[in-house]
Amino acid sequence: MPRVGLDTDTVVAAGADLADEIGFAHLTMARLAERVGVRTPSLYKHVASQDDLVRRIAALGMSGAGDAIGSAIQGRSGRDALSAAARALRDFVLAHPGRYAATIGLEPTGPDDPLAVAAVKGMEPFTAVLRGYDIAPDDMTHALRALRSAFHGFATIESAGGFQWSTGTDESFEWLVDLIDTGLRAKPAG
Amino acid sequence: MPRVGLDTDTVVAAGADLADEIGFAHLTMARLAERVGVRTPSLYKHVASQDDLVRRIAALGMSGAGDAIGSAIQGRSGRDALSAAARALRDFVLAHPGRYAATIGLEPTGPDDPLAVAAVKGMEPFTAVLRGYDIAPDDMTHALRALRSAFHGFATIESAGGFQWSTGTDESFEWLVDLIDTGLRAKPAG
DNA sequence: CCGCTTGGCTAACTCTCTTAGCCTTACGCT
DNA sequence: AGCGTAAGGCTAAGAGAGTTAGCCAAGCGG
Repeated sequence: MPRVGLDTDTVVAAGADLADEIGFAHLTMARLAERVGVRTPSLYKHVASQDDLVRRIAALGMSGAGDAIGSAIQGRSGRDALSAAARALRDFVLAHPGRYAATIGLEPTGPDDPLAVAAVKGMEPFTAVLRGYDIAPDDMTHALRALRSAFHGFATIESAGGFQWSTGTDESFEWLVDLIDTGLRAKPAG
Repeated sequence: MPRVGLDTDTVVAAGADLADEIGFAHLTMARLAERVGVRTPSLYKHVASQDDLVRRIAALGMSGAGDAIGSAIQGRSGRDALSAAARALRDFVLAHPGRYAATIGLEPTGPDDPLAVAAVKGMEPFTAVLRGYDIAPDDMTHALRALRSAFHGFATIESAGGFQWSTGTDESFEWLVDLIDTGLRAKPAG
């Protein structure tokens, strides 16, 4: 009986892939075990619990989204960068719905929680985008939260099929980007 | 052995309350049964399944949010109405996190799904808010989706404890409202 | 070649959702 | 008042999820 030879990273990556394929809600320890070619209890040699697994998948989702956004804004600035960043987040969520769904509804256990760290790093590229606008330093946190709220909100609602007539979502997305861009420019910088 | 005398509405309402108290993730048929003073299987005389229960709770969340927003904007218009509506949604989500969490991640089964109907009706007040701005008719859908995305995003992230330094969220919220208001005014109405 | 760590396995327990089938309460109707 | 029936409880039972305990073999270091 040859060993499969798993390790934590392999298991978590497989879990993330599986969640993307079948939907986060249908991700189960048994299905993941089957996927990686192992019996269910063997997974516990690599992850502490299902909750642990989910948090690791969520961290993967956060850093993946961050990487996608980061490379999308390379060489761009201003409205261009904003649009590219938002589009990158949206595309990532649509391409990896399971990974991203794992991030929703998880309370960080503390500021040094790896998930919290990944979340901060993942949203970092938005800070770079904001430097292309005239934002008062004291307002940076607010602006960052605003961007995150708007684009996270849009992506998750769309990903869950929550827009009633799912026609024209591309156009709606562009409209949202334009709204934010316009607002960031017109807002008095104090 | 006197009957408890439940009906569907009572069970669903109790489920919504319970979810608000202990968190949506911890809502279970057994706990709900205990709460209403009945054995678990008896619940199935009133709801078809746990999924059915959740959808009904979600509908309650949607219409509750809609009512809260609707009455908040009474007699207001323009920026005032926008701010009141956004605040009402945020307050509702913070006061009823379980109810609202139930609405996330549920695919509508069709356009006549009671949940979908409740969702449309719940977001209707935002349409009234938008009439206070100069929006082209063709852009109404986009604007509605933008508002929903931004405020839903903010409220859910905040409710899940997702803002890193949870200080100054009030201020961040006002900043977001102001950003949207500014954008809606400055955006060319075509 | 020995021994220890690593990574599998089976068995077993708990808890959750759900169905089936029974029984009695309470109400409507004569 | 008394009967019939639907509604609303109950127990029993089963499938499937997560998890723990304890065993055993593979594969590496000395």
